[in-house]
Amino acid sequence: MSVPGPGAPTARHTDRSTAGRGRRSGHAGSREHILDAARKLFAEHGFEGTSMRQVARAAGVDPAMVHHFFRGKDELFAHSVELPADPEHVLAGVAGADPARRAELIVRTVLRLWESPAQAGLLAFLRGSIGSRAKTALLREMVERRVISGIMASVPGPPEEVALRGNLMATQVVGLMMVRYVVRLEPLASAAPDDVVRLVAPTVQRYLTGPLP
Amino acid sequence: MSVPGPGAPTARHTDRSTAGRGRRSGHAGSREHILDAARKLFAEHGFEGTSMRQVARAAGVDPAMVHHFFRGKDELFAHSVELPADPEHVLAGVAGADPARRAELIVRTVLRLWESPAQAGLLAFLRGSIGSRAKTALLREMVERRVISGIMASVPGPPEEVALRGNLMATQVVGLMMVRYVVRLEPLASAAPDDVVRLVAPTVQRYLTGPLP
DNA sequence: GCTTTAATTCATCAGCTGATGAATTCAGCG
DNA sequence: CGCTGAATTCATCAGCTGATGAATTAAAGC
Repeated sequence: MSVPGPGAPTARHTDRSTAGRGRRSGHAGSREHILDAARKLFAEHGFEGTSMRQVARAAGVDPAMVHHFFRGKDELFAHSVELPADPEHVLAGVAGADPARRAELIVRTVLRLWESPAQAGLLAFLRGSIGSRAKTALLREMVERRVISGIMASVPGPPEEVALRGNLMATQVVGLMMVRYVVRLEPLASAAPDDVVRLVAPTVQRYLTGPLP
Repeated sequence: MSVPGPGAPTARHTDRSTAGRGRRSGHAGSREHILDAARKLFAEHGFEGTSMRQVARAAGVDPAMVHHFFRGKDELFAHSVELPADPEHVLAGVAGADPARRAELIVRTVLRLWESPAQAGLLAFLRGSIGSRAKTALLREMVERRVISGIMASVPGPPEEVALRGNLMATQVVGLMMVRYVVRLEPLASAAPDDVVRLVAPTVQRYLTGPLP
């Protein structure tokens, strides 16, 4: 008891082979374990509500490892919740589509993304971004310059009107994400993707190219 | 220097009369000052991102006062960001209105509430509620039982369909709040309330009583 | 005026936070 | 083999966190 030394493992960790310090023999996936744990925790408790030590514990890893791989909490956050696929790539098919039929494609793309394994990352990103005014400003930049501008490409009309249409489209799409994936109201949260598309795509299309009341 | 005692004020506070301990002579509004500061900070940095000491500092008050007036951080949060007016009261006029014309009233009510001094409290409530999964569950309860149920009162149709209509209505209203007041996309964030009503109320009305595609 | 009650501050607690530097062990390369 | 570099742990830091209990002062009730 009085001499802990490297010979007393004291099995604290949940899973991984616990044996004093030094490099582990087999697997090298600690970095990914940390990122997975961070994504999950950030998605559940937000940025401020998650501590490095919680992440380390959830990943079965010493807290110092987190600092070894990432310079600090901010960098960890950035690497773990960065948009799992950059908007340009996800929206690649949308920008080229006929504006008159673009809405369905947009809603389909959003649903596919949120039903994918990227969901945890997206939730973490949202929770983190809405958590504080400063982070919300970054979110606005990103949404404006990398998402909406792409979606609104080649939508006809004067710039001011197109910007407004983009905002209106955003209200419907953001509202859908919030209600279905964040707040999870029923029955919409459990509705089949095709039904969701059928129900909300017309609204999106109206905002994009229909007459504005 | 060596004997601080009650005779060395050391002027730390920003504003209020600083003079050792004991009850202050004139004003008694400390509780309100604390609540105001808390509302502001919670709205800006969320629940976890705000500390009791920050609140106390912003209110020009000793940290212990916060614990004197509120049992703990949770109670402080509850008292400072509780919905500035309970939904039943705010939506009083809506539930009785003709379902066929209810949308405009809903959007008007939402806009009036968010343009009012209640905005800081609402933002704090939103930031806090979205910040973690546990708090989001409480939000869902509240929205379902105290907001949507009131709005959907006497909307005709089978229950399952009415529930779905309520969800769809929520997507548009929540999306509007998020885009206009949280993320603040332009030009929608600066648009005149009447224009906003004109633009989105038709969608809300369609979800409430129009044909579902 | 005396007593009770509320408002205010101070000093302090244990616990967690993010972070750092050193020690140890393994993998890969020569 | 020996060396280098990366992975891993330990011990520790200063600082903040929420919280408590006692001391002090003013107001309110009698």
